[in-house]
Amino acid sequence: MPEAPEVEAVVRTLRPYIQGEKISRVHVRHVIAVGPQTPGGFRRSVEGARILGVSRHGKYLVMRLNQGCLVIHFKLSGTLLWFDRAADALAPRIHLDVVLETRRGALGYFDRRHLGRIRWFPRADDAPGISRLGIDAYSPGFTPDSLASVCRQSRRAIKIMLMDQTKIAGLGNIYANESLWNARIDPRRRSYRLTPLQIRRLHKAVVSVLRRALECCLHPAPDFRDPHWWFAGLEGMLRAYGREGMPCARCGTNIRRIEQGQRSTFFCPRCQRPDSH
DNA sequence: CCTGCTACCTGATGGC
DNA sequence: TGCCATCAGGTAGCAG
Repeated sequence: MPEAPEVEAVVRTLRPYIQGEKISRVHVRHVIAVGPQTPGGFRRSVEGARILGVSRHGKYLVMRLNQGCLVIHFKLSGTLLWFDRAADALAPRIHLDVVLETRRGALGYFDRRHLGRIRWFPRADDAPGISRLGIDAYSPGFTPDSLASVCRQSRRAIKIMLMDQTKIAGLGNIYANESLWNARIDPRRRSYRLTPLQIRRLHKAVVSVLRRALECCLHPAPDFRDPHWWFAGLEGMLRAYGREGMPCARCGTNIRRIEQGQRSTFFCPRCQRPDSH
């Protein structure tokens, strides 16, 4: 569940299922999901703990326990499922990587690609990545000034910088592309070369794109009871991502795809130019 | 410190 | 049909 809007929607939807509940039993069905911690160590840390709160740090989901923290990173394909009866989560035909039982039911974690992780740490900041996160794109601290500050520090292409979680936390490939399209900025532009006007436009675009994305992710909200649930309807708001060869919604020029940092970048070669505004 | 690159996994898709 | 290449919403860890 890739970027911050998706994780935020999962956090909000998950809270009523598990907040305040005690994790009575833990089942690790696939060792890689908790790696490099061992299943035994994971189980000993988590079993019997009470979930005090659920929050999001960048793209990390954090469950604060009465003892330590459960930290989930979904990477590209991790997901959560809910079972009203724990026995259903443990049925042989259900492929889950980790199952957390509570009095009310069972929470299942699954990642078919096994890039994601669900791990226990004494504190959230002990999870690699979390302590180094930059300012969260959803936080009030994300302002035109803070964006200007991180832009000044980097000579990399602005698209790459936007995806750097140590600079700004929460944006991934989709919403970095969309933000730059909205702000009419060339993704290859070096960060420190953005003008104050471009910075203001980019800040506004990021805030707007993330707000709309969260709305999409919450309507409808994730249905953890549906084993095949996934975010739907996001495509409707996309103007650049995945639209190679399709006309730009502003000017009709075909959207182009290039490679930056081994990832695809989509942009309009006509309206996303340094001198186009 | 900054930057770029690769490894980590699995499945879907398209060309031949 | 089978096989191969390419692509996928991400990050950790390493080298320069």
